[in-house]
Amino acid sequence: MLKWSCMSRSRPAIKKRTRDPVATRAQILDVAFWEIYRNGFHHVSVNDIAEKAGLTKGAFFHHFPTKEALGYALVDEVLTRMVLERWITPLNDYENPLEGISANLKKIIDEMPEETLSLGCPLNNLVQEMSSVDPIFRDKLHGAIETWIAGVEKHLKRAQQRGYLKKETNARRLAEFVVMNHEGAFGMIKSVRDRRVFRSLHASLKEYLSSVQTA
Amino acid sequence: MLKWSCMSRSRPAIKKRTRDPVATRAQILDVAFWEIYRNGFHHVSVNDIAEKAGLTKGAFFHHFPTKEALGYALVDEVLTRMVLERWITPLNDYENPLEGISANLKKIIDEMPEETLSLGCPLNNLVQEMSSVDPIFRDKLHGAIETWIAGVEKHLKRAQQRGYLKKETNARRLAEFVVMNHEGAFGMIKSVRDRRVFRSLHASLKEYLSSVQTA
DNA sequence: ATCTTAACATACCAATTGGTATCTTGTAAA
DNA sequence: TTTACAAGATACCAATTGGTATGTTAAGAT
Repeated sequence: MLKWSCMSRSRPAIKKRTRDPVATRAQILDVAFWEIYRNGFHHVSVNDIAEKAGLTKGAFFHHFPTKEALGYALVDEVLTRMVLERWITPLNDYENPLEGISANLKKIIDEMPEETLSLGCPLNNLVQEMSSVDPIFRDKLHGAIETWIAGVEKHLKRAQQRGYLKKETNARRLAEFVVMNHEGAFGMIKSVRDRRVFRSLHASLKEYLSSVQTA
Repeated sequence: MLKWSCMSRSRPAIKKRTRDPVATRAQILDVAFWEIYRNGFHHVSVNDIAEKAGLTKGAFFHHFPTKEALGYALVDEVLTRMVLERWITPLNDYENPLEGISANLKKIIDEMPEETLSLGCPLNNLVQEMSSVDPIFRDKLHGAIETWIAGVEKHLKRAQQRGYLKKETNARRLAEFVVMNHEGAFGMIKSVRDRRVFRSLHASLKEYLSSVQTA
């Protein structure tokens, strides 16, 4: 199973305790993440989550007042951090952020197993399913997207300072475009299910990025 | 309410008939389209659809054997045609297809009412919700996407023949990129809900298209 | 050692779901 | 005018849903 490093699934557990509310909550979020990632929010029942987390429904509702509350926590605590870890933090390793964006995307594509590939992007999935149906979900998901865009923008400005990106380029606009490309690519792969299309989209984005790069 | 011209909603009805199975079926598909567009497939019950179509559940199941069958018919009969009408056919009116792609997208964005804007793209919504959950849905949705890509590719080749697009550009790859940009933009707007972002994404795509255009 | 509280389990509930069995009735063909 | 069948209505069903009320027990504080 793919590791999303930001998830502290079943932490080392120095002492084996029969009751560990912090670990239990994390476990619920972990199970919920995968179930919802695979099947969508509505397709997953509280029973499913509780069962696969080795708990009863009563325990679940002790940690989360409603099913929606779990979804909100998932966005706030898991997805937002995941965005940072997958798409923003790695850019620090690149002297040239434009190259970093392209290389990081390629790396993710190449390393992602076939099954996970066809599941798309956890964040985008939730956006499409929940945004127009629940305003609280939308706000929180919007927050995660905004974090993503802002993070990219920050690195694009760094690129401008270091002379990799044309000064006249609107960093915010480009950041929006980059994020949209990521989500669009992951969205399309869900129906197409062909890694080549993913590479094709990556190539196009790379080409675009080099067109705004300083000669 | 926005008109999706491909939908034959409540046709002229020369003679007022109390029973008109063709119209009834179309009515069901029409209602189902909007309900599913607004709320997602799982969020809509057969009861909802039947009721809003002025029918009983029994009547619904007379026309469609299962709820899934309705969804399949929706993709095959409604969404695929919609894609052609909205994104492919209009390109015929443009001497330069590259300009057509950009102008058509802009036109759609400008004409789309605020409410509909935040609902995203009907096809993309369904892709994200159903593709990884139901293989038949995925195949049919994939078919619709493929129709879209192939349509754009055809026009891009026309652009190459007429000298608007560089000969060395891979038309298929560019078509995939264009479609992905459309779906990505509509997907992102669902959470962001800001027409400016839409215009920003459109501007970026336009810029990209002009970068592959012959001087 | 006891007490208290939170962590979890058990057992239930009303509402909703997709689906079916069975009925009435409109309508086109004969 | 009759007839045959499809179009649609009515009434029901088992399964599942999110959620609750109430029980039990582990474990840190005193």
